Amino acid sequence: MATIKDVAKLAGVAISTVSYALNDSTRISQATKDKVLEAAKQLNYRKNGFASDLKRTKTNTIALILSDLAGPFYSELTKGVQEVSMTNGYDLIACSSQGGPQSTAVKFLKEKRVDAAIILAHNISDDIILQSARKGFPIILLDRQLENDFVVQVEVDNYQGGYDATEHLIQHDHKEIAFISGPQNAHDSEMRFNGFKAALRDHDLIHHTKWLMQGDFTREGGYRATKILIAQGNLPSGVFYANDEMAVGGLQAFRENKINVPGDVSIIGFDDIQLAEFTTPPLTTIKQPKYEAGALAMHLILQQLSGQIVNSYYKLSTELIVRKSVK
Amino acid sequence: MATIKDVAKLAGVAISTVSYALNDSTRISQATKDKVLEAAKQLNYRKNGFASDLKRTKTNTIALILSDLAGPFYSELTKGVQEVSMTNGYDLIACSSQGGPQSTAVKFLKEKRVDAAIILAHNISDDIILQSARKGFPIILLDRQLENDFVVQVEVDNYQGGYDATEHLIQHDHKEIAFISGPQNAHDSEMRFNGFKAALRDHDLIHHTKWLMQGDFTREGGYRATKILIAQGNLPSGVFYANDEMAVGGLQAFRENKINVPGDVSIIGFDDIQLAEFTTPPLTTIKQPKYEAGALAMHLILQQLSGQIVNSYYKLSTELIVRKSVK
DNA sequence: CTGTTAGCGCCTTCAG
DNA sequence: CTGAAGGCGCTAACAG
Repeated sequence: MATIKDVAKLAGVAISTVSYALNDSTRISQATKDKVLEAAKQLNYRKNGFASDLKRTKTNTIALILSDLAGPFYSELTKGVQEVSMTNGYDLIACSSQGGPQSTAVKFLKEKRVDAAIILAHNISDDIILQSARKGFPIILLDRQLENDFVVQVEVDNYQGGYDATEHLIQHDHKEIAFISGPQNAHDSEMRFNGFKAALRDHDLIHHTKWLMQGDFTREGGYRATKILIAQGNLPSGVFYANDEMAVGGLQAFRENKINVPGDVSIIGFDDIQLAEFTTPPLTTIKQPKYEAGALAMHLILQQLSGQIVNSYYKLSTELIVRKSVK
Repeated sequence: MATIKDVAKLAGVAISTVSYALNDSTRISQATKDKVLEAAKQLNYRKNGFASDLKRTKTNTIALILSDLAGPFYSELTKGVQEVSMTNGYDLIACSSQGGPQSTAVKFLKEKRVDAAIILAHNISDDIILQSARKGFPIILLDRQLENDFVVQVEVDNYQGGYDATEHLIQHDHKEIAFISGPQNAHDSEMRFNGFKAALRDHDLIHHTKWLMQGDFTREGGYRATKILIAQGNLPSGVFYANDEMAVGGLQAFRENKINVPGDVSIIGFDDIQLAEFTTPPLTTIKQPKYEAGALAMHLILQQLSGQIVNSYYKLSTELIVRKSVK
């Protein structure tokens, strides 16, 4: 691999001249530039990104940390992040936190490999984040609350969303409503549950614990929880799934038991994933402003990187998407 | 930001001792290690990843280059890549080639920022790849053919897949079959088309140019192409969409025109995306072994990185998934 | 077991 | 306009 030194030698100039020429400084004559460029091409010279980052002590790249690169859920969010970073000339890399403390994500967070990070990865512990938070290294948290001077949170209003979903069910005359939760400790699931309970309370309805099922945000989890619900006999008239994936699983469970949705039971989800409009029946759900969340996160990073102070908490609102799964 | 130097000073040892201690070398006594670790913690020391990469001249990370990080298509493939890289202790980052020559992907490819790359990004030109290909930098190409000593190709058998799809239609008594292609120059679309033509020929059927529509691999593209097909009057009895996304768009177009699938027209797609089993009717399609492709790509990289020679071309076979869109 | 030292490849003052 | 030189933070001989 040719280095800047080789180019200098071939072009017959000093190393610094090559550096200036390559970075298109005005202090170099066109003739010299041409000579240098020619030599560089001839040697198939590629600059070493690290060496230059090391010198400039900044990388111009932002990390988007996801719990699983293969997860289909993030595409809208990623788009928001991607577009803003691109138009501002920042590089973006995505990495996964699969593998816990050994994961690529943690490595990038801890070692000084990027200028900032956006985190949407429940499998990274608060601890790690706290350890990595430091002056001059903006971290945006999309999926949890965490008090620290150097992290800012962008949250979807899960509480209100949960409230709205539940109220929608109530307004359609459902009085007995089950809730299928996400995994334990999932902050967003909990907030949705709180909204659920509040809506029930405000309408003088009570919540039976037998209609609270633990899921895990996966399709299988929703399927399983629903099967249990069915096995219990005495179905509720409405079910609020803490996310759409689980609702899709639930739909399948109901279908297998010849229970008609929304004829026999109404269901509502959360997220508005792409699939939601294709299920049978199409899923009524709460839409998260994912693109906006991504774009906002990226904007906040840019502001911080340019030295501005930003608030430490932002809340985005949800929207009810009415389709056909509630009667 | 504290450096190794600061740690050394605080711990009262030499710089190299700190380095050894931090990398857990056996040559350092436990007592010294403890002292160093303590000092490091106190200063909230984080090693600078670049500096160390620069020194070792390797990064231990692989880039997965996608044309769009927000694309939903890659999840299976990514999973394959991710799992293999993780179990082998390599870091994986994904980056997008959106933005062409200025994109993050191109930067990573050209500058020496990763040890190897897997490319599935039609919007990166052959040129760039050729320029980046060099000894000691394995590149795996998933989406095109390109002759070079330093790149290896992993391809799905698009020809055979196209052949199988078409033959399936023919075996169900369809004689007039339309083909909706991908974007111009898309290598995979072209191969599928070749398979299509071959199947027709082998069954003594002829292919009318009026039943060849140009799409672009997007849902909208499929929708538009189908609308045109319908507007032409005189529908074919079968349509082969070069990918599932377009088939989903086509389904919508047919529905809007009250044309029943598969009653009035049979359709088949390619890819077997997640959505395919949820459409109405569920889509018959050709499944690509995406997970396998990803895992294979990663394995090939590992082999090359450890100095082994691998073949320069691998072909993976497809599978017909029969659902309900062909009668 | 620990310290000294010479770079990795690049950028950037500071003199010519 | 060009060249010499110092150093970014870290690793790995090599000496003690």
